[in-house]
Amino acid sequence: MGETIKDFKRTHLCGEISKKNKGEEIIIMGWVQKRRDHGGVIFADIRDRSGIVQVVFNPDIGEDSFAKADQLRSEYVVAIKGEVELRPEGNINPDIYTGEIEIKSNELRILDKAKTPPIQVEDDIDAGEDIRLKYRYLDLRRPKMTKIMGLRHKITKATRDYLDENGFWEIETPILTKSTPEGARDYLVPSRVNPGQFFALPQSPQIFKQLLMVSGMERYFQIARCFRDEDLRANRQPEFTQIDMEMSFVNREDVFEITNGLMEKIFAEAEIEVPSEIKKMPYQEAMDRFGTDKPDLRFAMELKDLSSIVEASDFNIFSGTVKSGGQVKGINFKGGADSSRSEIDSFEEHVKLFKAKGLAWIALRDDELKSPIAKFLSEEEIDNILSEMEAEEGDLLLIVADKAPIVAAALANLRLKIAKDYDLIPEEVYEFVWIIDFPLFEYDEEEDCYQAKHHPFAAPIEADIDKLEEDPASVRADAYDLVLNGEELGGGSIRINNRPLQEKVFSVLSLSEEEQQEKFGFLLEAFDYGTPPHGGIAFGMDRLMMITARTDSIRDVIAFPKTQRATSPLTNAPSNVAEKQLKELGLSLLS
RNA sequence: GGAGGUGUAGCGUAGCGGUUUAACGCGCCGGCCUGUCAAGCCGGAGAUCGCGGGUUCAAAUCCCGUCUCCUCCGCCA
Repeated sequence: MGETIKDFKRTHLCGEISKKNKGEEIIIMGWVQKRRDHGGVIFADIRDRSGIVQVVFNPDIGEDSFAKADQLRSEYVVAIKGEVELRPEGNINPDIYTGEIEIKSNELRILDKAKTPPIQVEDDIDAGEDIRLKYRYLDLRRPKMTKIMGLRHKITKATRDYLDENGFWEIETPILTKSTPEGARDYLVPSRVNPGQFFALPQSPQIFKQLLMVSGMERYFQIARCFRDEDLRANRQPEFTQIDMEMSFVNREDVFEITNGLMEKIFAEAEIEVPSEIKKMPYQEAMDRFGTDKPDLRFAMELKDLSSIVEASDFNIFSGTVKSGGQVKGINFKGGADSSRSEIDSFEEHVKLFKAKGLAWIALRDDELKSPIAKFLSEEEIDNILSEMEAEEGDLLLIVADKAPIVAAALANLRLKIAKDYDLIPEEVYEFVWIIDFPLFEYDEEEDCYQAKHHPFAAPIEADIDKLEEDPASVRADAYDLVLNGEELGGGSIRINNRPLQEKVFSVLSLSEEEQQEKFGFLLEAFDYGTPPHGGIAFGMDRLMMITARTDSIRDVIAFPKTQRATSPLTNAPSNVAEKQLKELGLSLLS
């Protein structure tokens, strides 16, 4: 049993004490980071969430507290009373904020003892993620992690403050809601009161925020938890947080303006500057130049289209691909000509991950042209390729011929791999870009039908509305994504705000009238009662956090994340439930 | 669903068929030490080498299976 606080009241936070407090008698409370016992004098570093301060125990200052300090061990919880003093000459520690002072302790209370922790509470330790997650409460004590949680709070608060100042109301929407078969797999919750029926956890508050616009709330936001039962990735968790917002009586530019300001506030918390007007790039341009709708603009290595140069070539792999409607494109790995055969093989392996059949290459080395495909190409074709790709001595050209989506995916990902592997990405550079004019629909070859690229409520761009019926593929949506350094921060659109247009879009999506009624009848009905023009956007809070915290793992920015198998090593969720619980719900297990 | 990687004292790693009684660093325990802050010095405890099976005179080491965690593909309107 530890001692109680009794009459002690914490007066200072460890990390905030400085020489300004010299001579003050203070009380701190926190955890023992480290004890250094020198026999006649004992030092202890005391940590709270604000930082670390050194305490000195010495029989000359306090006999009792010196004797007690002998018992101190790592992670004991203590309250310490003492006087702030400047450290003796030559004993200043410049590595910590409180390094100029120390606390001479005349009273020590051990509030709780601690077992030796399974992972050390230090920034530099490199414990495996499984053990970190099992003992997450210890992992979170590490200053690095504590700091990220603090940053997350500040960013959440900055968001609330900014949106409040701009007339947004924070409104909660249901967690238990209706399953819709579109999009991701739903997490289902059985209804006890209605046996055999299920709620779904929201994949996003999309429909509710639109209903709030119909309700006249005009400006809504929510720091909303969303759930998608899909496989995890380094930047994907099954439950995640969105900064979700929606505005009435606005166009796209209004959304951009509000968002720009929000991003400035958020990134200011991490000392990252956001341009006062974020540039825009049409979707098609992003696909042409970078092969992806979330281009990383921190480095060049753009995709160049060689299709017209090689369409009549004797090299069948190229010309044949073009003739059958495909593309031949390449990227120029500047200075990559001295890549080894095995490096080039690894590039080829990489593009094959994205279904490319192969990777052609041309190296300009020692004033010579090295390439397994050169002998199939005419001199003119080669010259044209070199000039189109702005090739110089020392460059390595990497070329893929395939269907357009495969070429795009293969080269976009190869471009990223090379940039990462060869350190071509500058540190602390932040390239924001709006991707605009997305196609409204995407053709799904497997299902032989159109799917909404964004979601079925995105409005078509006005000029394209006429083409909805005869040429859906060419219709652009008034949708937009905000992209930073190759990461999609968020996306949104101006929504459809009238029933006939919404029904027309549903019909392009091959939703029968019955299906429309069954799935979205309540929304269509709502639209009948006077719906303002509206639009909005949602940001992935966890991805914003990854960037501002400068980490590669989403698990680092969530207090209690899930493993790749969507489990929690801390709580052992998910788990079996009692037969009685299943019975109440009218459920039985298949196996 | 698929591909790859990983697992050895509390933690991080080394060892990759036999002189290994499994090594090293951190941590832990005891002792000494009045100015350390990666304290130091001396001593000590702690590991059925993820689990199961196989090959072999001999397995942490090779093979097969299985599980964990991680990265990626599919999936994520």
